[in-house]
Amino acid sequence: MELKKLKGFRDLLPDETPLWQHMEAKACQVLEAFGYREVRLPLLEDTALFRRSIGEATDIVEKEMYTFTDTGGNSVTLRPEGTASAVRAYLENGLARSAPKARWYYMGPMFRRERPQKGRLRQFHQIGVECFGWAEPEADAEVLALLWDLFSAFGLSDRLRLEINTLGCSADRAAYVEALRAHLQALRLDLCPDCQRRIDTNPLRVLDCKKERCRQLTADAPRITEAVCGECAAHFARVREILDRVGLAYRVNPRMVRGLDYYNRTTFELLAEGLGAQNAVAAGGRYDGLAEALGGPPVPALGFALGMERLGLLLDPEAAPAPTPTAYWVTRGPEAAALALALRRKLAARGVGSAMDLAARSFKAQMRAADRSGARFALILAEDEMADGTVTVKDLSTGSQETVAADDLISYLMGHIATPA
RNA sequence: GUGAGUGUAGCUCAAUGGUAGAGCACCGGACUGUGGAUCCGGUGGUUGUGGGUUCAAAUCCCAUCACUCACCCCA
Repeated sequence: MELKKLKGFRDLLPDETPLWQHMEAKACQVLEAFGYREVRLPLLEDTALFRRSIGEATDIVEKEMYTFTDTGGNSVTLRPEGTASAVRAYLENGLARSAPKARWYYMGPMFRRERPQKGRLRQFHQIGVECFGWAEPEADAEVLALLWDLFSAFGLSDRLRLEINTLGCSADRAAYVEALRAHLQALRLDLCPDCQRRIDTNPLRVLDCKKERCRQLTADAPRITEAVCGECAAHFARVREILDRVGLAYRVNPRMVRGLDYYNRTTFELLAEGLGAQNAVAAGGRYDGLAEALGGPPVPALGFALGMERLGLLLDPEAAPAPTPTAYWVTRGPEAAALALALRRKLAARGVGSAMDLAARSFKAQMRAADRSGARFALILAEDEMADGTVTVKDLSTGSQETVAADDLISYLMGHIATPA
């Protein structure tokens, strides 16, 4: 086999798709209960959208995007995240004027050309939420509560930790970055090589270094939570007050860093055990400046995205068993096979699933297949049944069987489906 | 981009320089129109690829590719 899938891409075979359908269905249910509505946005966008939103100097834009020139000569990019497209769509469709308050969610593939590892692929899938139009801390609290309840719905609340932080406004952040950089310069030679580089590229990352020595050296570095302006501090305090009031557990982590440039004020991560090094299962924050950066009016907004592969790693595959047909046909002879197809169509139209082998195999082989399919009933159709217009219905859970007129098959089965064996 | 580990049947793994095997799965038979349990049989391999050492290589050496995990970065 010389043709292989690309590195970091995966096939989801039928044994795995039930779990994905489960994730999607459960998420839709919770998100819509909070008033969020689904949007479906393009996978391919103008490259400039991501350069302007994510940040020119980020790793994502600098070296991880799937960017190419299409045959029309335009530079286009497979979306590496969802927020940029959502804001673009919000602005482009005039929502800022017609319906400025909007709660959106989306799910689907994102693409980043990173080195694959546990919980990280080049095509990965996110469920994302964007809440447009409210600058109030109540919006932050709603989104955080929604995030938590979403994972609670999957039964994961006792395995997760919510961490929150504030980045202040852009002026706060710029001032803080310079203060931090100055502080770190004094420590430069004692820090690890990665951190020495980070002082210049992204000083906030130094605070997030995994090396114990770096963490000790930066223990008394200035904290962003103490450096933000009065308004931002009040906003953050109010968010925490609401979270406390509704009983949502969280931890303030002033060292938490965001990878995308557009975040301001509240940011957060949901961390999980058992995911290896990629332990953030969801993350997000407020991005009040993004709409303007993309050429629109100011639109206060925030959102988050969760990694579906990472969520899937936390779930028990048994939670989403494979679907089984209600019945399995056991036939002999070409006339019987044709009649079985006709009856399968009628059953399917009533929502009753039935499967069958399409090769003329022995009764024994077909019965074995019926058993393995998980079907409740075997529907036997051969010479005898064809002669008198009946189907022999065998209940595979009890072994008992009855002869049923072919015309009565649908009502017979529908009457018995509800009845446990 | 950097580092480490691993590559043998569809899957999980044996075979420590001397005939490439087992379990599971799949197909069939025992049981000619009746599943699950049991027993029997069968299909399935250029041992990732290329080169080297050797009388002889899955095994040792080199290269290369792939996968996995970690760093970086991030959901």
